[in-house]
Amino acid sequence: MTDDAVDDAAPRDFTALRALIGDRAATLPRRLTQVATYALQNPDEIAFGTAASIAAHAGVQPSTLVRFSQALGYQGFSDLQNVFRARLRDKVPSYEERLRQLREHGIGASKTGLLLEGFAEAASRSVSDFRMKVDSAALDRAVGLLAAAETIYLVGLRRSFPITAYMAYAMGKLGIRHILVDGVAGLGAEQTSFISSRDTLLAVSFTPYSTETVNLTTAARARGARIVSLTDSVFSPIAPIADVWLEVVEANFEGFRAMAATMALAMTLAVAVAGYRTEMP
Amino acid sequence: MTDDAVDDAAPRDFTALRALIGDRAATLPRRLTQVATYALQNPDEIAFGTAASIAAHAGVQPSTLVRFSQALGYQGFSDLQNVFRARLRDKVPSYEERLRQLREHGIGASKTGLLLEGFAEAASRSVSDFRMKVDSAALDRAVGLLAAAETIYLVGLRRSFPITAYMAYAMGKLGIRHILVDGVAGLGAEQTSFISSRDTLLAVSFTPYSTETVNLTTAARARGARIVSLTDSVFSPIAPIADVWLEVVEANFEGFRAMAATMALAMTLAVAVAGYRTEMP
DNA sequence: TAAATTCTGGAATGTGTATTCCATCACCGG
DNA sequence: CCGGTGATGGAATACACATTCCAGAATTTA
Repeated sequence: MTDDAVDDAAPRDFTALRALIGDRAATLPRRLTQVATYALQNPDEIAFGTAASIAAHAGVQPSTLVRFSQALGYQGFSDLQNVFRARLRDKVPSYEERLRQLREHGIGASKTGLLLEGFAEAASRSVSDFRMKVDSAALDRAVGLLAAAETIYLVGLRRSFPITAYMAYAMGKLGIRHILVDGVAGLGAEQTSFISSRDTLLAVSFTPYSTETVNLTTAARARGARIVSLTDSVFSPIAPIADVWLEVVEANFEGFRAMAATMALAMTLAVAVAGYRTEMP
Repeated sequence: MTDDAVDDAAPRDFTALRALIGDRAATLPRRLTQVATYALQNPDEIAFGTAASIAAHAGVQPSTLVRFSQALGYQGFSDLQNVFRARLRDKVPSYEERLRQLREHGIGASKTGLLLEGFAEAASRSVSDFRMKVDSAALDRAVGLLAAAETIYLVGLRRSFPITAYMAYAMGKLGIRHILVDGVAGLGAEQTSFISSRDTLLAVSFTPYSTETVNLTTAARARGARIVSLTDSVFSPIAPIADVWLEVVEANFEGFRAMAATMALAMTLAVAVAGYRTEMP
């Protein structure tokens, strides 16, 4: 490494940086202390502003910001700013980042443990995001359609299959008539061929959308069935053809998307349908 | 000239922008649709990335981003970017803050909303509990046994089936040889009948433990296979007969147990095995 | 099939930006 | 009171960036 003179401190996560600023603030020169105070009190400003605008607000020169950043071990102001920005992002730190942090702080943990941390983090974020963003009106309508169905057809392949498989289990326990379209032996089309206008099909699909799911859904719609879709964006092919569609965006880690939010939604739908039916038979 | 009645829309808030993108996406040219999709799925990236980096991630040219912004009525990319930034500015001070707000307000409007709250809460609790209590030494040993296997047999029925189904999907993507014992047509015993001492069987089972899973596991052990168990207590019948067993206790709500922690563990195992194998072939 | 229009990739451009540099200033010890 | 050391302001600079432009490709229309 050519420039190993500077790689001493420079925390990459906001919490550590805040602690560092707190420590060093007392021993820093006057203007730098001023910047330190301002930074801790207006972190968003640092994240969004330009060096010039921040400097003006804090009553210092832009060059002071650079000096401040360098005093803390960063390469420049932009480097420090990235830490403030990362704080506002939802991105789950990647495995590599975790590994690097681990080396810096020297705390012992297994590599598998790091992976678990990542997936756990992705799961909790997905769930809490979903809680906030969920369209409860659409959710109610979905429950209505499912509850009104004579038979509920559950369609989900590949990554979505665990979801429908779980719903089949739950619905079995709850006494809700359903058919799990599992595509075993390529018989998906046969399994849905008797769907009627009295039934509802629940389609679950995420990018890249399996064409089989789309085909089955389109066919069911043509036969007059109601459609409820669980998917991840407006652009999903199963969104426009649904009577109701629910958006679930799962956080991902190492190329695998969490399923926690979708699972919670699946459980909710199953139990809600059962509840709806016992209330108004 | 035909469309200058609408093209000065240029929403200043994210929700409106989101809706606009959803509407227009269908009629937009190919590359612009690509950008639209990426933008809605990675809003944070748009907020903080540079035109060049975003373009690279989305697989387009920087100029396409500008065109996209202008097609939506913005002056340029920076103009559009400000909307994405504003979203982070006011809506979410910090991730922790959001969680707090969530606990206070919730979505509690409808009954279904309450159910969702319950399941979401159960999922979060399960994940964070598991994160703290996990036995990382056992986790590492489990990965070792699975990685050493010639073929991994995945056994899980009823409630546990979604877990093994997901692992089968993940392992397929990761190129790990496996057999999903799904018990279709009651052929579970046949599916595991060729298991050998070079293989590892991953058994997943929770109370009430399915006898079929226990039987299959015992039989596999008799044939000399290694056993890794995922289960919920020391008293589980698949704990004592396993070489390594991992405890996962899921919170429950309305009589249904969350699956979030087990799912995260399943993903971890799959990815860890793949990583282990590439590191030390 | 031909012409027209729209779309796309990639290089050129010019502006806004962080950063560097240096002269000046304040503080401190001799 | 006087050098010396480090801090500071402000201009100069170099850089990164969004944006523009144009030629060629891929559409659509006649």
